[in-house]
Amino acid sequence: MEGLGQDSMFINFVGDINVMAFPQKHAAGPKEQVATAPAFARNQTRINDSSWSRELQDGARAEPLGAQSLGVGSPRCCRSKRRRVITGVQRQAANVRERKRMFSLNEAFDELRRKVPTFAYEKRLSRIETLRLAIIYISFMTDLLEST
DNA sequence: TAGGCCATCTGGTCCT
DNA sequence: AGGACCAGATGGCCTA
Repeated sequence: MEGLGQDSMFINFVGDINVMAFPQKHAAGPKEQVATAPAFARNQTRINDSSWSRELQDGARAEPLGAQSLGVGSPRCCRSKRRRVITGVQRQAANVRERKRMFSLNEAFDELRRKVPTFAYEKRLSRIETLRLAIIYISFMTDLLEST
């Protein structure tokens, strides 16, 4: 049967990608370091730092938006020095939004982990491992489709 | 103890 | 103006 052949191919594939380069890490499952919030406490003092919302440095002036149309990833040296002054309340609100954003990102990673075949280890894949494994898996399935 | 991974904060930039 | 996105910095936790 062709299905059997594909099954064995799949098993070999999963075996290969698991053997590839995944050391036995995270054997204890996802770690729980939420709620410790040391960084939060550490940085709280900066909210009230007088230099936190300081004016432009070295006399640098804000430029029109059109003059700063530099793509993401362009050298930091060439970017404008436009500084956006926000209050401590706004900073904390931005931090909350960022935490939520990262939380949803991690949810997406968890969902991707469930889609990617792994059975050789029970360890939790790291984010970079999940991405690389997904790339390999998609390539494998694409090749499989094209060969049938 | 070093290195990997991660959570969080932060400031810059983009976009609405 | 403000939210979303991004990348750098920092420090904690865990494993080899």
